[in-house]
Amino acid sequence: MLEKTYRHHETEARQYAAWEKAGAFACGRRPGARPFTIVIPPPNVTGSLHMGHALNSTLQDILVRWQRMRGRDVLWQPGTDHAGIATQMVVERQLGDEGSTRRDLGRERFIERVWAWKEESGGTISRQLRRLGASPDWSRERFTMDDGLSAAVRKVFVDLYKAGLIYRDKRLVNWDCKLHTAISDLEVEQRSVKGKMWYFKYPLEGSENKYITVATVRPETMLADTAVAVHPDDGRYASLVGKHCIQPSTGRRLIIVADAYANPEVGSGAVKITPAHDFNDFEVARRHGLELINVFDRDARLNDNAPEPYRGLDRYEARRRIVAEMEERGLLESIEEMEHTVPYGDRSGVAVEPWLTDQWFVDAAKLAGPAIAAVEEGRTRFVPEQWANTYFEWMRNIQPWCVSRQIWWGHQIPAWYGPDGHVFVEPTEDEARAAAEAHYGAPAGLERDPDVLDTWFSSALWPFSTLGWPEKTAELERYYPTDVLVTGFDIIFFWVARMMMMGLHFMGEAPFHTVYIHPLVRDEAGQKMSKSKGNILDPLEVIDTHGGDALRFTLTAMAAQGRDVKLSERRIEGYRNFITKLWNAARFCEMNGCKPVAGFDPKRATGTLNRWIVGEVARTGRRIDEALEAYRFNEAANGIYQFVWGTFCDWYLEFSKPVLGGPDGAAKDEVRATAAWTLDQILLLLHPIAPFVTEELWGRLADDRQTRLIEAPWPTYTAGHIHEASSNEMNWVVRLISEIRSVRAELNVPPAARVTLHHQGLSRKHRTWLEGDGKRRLGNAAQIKTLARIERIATVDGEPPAGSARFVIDEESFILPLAGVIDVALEAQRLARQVDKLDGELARIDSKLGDENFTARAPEHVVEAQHSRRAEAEAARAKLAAALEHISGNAAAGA
RNA sequence: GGGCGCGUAGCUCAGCGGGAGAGCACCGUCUUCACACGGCGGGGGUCGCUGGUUCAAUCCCAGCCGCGCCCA
Repeated sequence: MLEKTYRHHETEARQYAAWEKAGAFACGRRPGARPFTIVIPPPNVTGSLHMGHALNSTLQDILVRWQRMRGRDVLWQPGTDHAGIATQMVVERQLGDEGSTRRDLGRERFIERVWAWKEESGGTISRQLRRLGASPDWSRERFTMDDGLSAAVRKVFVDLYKAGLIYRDKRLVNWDCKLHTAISDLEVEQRSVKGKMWYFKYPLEGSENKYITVATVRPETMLADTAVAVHPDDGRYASLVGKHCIQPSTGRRLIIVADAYANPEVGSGAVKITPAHDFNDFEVARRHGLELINVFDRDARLNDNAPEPYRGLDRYEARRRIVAEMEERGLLESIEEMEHTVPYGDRSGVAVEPWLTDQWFVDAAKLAGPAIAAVEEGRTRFVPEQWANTYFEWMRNIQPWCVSRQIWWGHQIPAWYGPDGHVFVEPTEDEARAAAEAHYGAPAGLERDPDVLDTWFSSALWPFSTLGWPEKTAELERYYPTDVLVTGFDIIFFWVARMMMMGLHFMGEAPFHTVYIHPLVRDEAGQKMSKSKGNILDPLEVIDTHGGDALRFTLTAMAAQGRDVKLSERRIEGYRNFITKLWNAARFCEMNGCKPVAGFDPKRATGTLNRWIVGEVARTGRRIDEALEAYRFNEAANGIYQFVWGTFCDWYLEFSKPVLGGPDGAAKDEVRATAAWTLDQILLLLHPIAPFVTEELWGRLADDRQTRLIEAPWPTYTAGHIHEASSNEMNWVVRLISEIRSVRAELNVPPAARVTLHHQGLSRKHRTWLEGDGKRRLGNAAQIKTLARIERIATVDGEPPAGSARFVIDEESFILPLAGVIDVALEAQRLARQVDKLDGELARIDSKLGDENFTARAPEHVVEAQHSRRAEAEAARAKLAAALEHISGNAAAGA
């Protein structure tokens, strides 16, 4: 016997353990089946589950469970990435607490320490995904630093290097001067800050008291100026082009060049050029052959290229002193308050410096070509498709990808330098030695490049490195390319783009045919959830209080395409209630002996009620399949919600009560079997979204299940499941009951009062629907009596008794004789309201039908529909108006 | 500045060429033997504004207003 309420805590833990123990998540158990593969976008190993992960994983799990039930050989590949900088920071912080540093330990012992941390704490997010009910093949869990994946990284690096697609270059990179490493453009966050624009006068060479005014937001970089640029069309400065001015603090001669980069509208129109500390200036310098002077060290302190008084100063202190110096010398013209953007490291939180260093770069533009083509040609498709624009936009303007990082945790670059600096790029040290010996004609001392690769470099290989590449494994053969990548739009650049580039280059085939971009999860006010704002809804807390199914259902129901998910506690409660509702419906079935019947064929049900619900199941099942096929997760969730609550609980189970409470017999048996079958279909169809409660009920409602629900076959329905005549009949009965309830409520009929229902001029068909045909067919009188609190149903001729209420369905009159029970004036008001409403509708229809353009041009069925609507409204209006007149007369007579 | 998207019931959001919907909230009512995390009934919207296309526009197109995000 089911308990009175569903206890998610105990159930979820138990069911999950049972699935894992049974190996239900494992791939390869259906060798003959078509594979279906999803790789998880690998979460950061330092991470813990947030709502974004919860949504992302729920959607993947829905697809995976659905396809598994449909018979596909499913591989959902789990794992984490090693998050170079983030992980190193975590361990360095620990060392700091112990009063030590990574340099104290040395590289080797530090890396051992990181591994120890990973073994102990790196599994957090995997454990948390289990709480959510996620069903990836844990036996295949991978980590980007695993041996196999590391081998893949080395091979990719070497191959790309030898193909000329990776090279070493001295370029400006985003330098994080706290973490002391280069970072990629994508790890830089542009923040809008309040700052100042300083206008300085640079004396013109060879003329007393003549100046050119330059404007800057970064005075400290003035010490590295090597030119001043003006726009070629800017008449104000035309005569100065080619002349020189003097940088006051350094005394350096700066050439004045004409370059379209200078914007006449901004500042003074003349801009100082600092090629070693600004990306735009670097390009200007390249065009004009300017000198590059670097004045910062790795901490962004002034180095020996700066004038003596400034050396060793922090960049912000240097800024203050330079402004002061310029002011003292009378060269500070003015200061303007302004807002501008400053690049910050997303990990360190400090302003990033463009800094000139030697780094390794991937020629992303070359790799992007095939990746762009794959989407253009539809071999990979974005859902919703507008995200392809974002992808194209970024891919078509892609910059060289700086992949080297000056940290220790990560894949060390497989490059060795000979004594003369010659570089040997090989998968192993032995091969590098061999290459060096071949090159020098004798063994040579080699030194390995100390840098490691960007974490995303290894994540880019994830769809094939996890399958064993570069080995030619059976898994690689079977599961690549994968089917779908499910991710948020903020990650299109990180994962999608890079996986596409690497997958196409190394596998010759795009890594997935579909990229489903899901929304971002925000709080109820639409704010991005963040710790600092304190508006975080922790998925684990939500699971604790409301259950994993409630959280999953909420996220699914709200994951409409093209809109953010604004998550509120209230909404989660609502769906928690839905889970409880289902539990109680199952409890009702159990209490009434509705157990699955072996061999029961729903298509052969004979009772109208049963035929009807079978058809409703079939419609719901199709709706869910269509929704999931189109990645419209919210429609799938709403479809099953409406069916379970609005159809099965509200109507079918209520209709079944008179039968289940009545005498035993064939009719009762069929209701029991159909109710049990329907409940089973609900469990099947709901399982991908709410796996825990459905699996629990599946096990509890029958003793002889062939399989667990997770492995049960997904239901398919045919036209044979839908019985139109029964649908029409039950829809009519539902309308009749609703109308009676509505009239009763509006007229304040006491809920407990049982009244008579009279009908007038009922067609033979409807009469049969009410009373049956006296032989084989049953009518619905029992249901109507129970659900609408009706004592007796009878026909009436002529005028109904005084004090009656009247309503109309399909042009047929029903009368509730309520003399002494109702307030006649109230009924008159109600009727008047109804008549008014119908008058409005008639007016609208008449204006349409009176329009020749409409009748001539609209399709025939549309015009026809208006005619029948009009006839119906007209008939109902006539009957209600007559009733109104009658009751008003009585009221007047009575008064 | 470029791109994408959003403005529909008090709130959160579906719908997207021919009768305005859901959940929550609200009001009334019911402790009826599955469920008060419930039942039944109800109120509430010139579908941002202005034009255009169409027999017909919440839905398609253009412009405007407001908001959000991404990229410069």
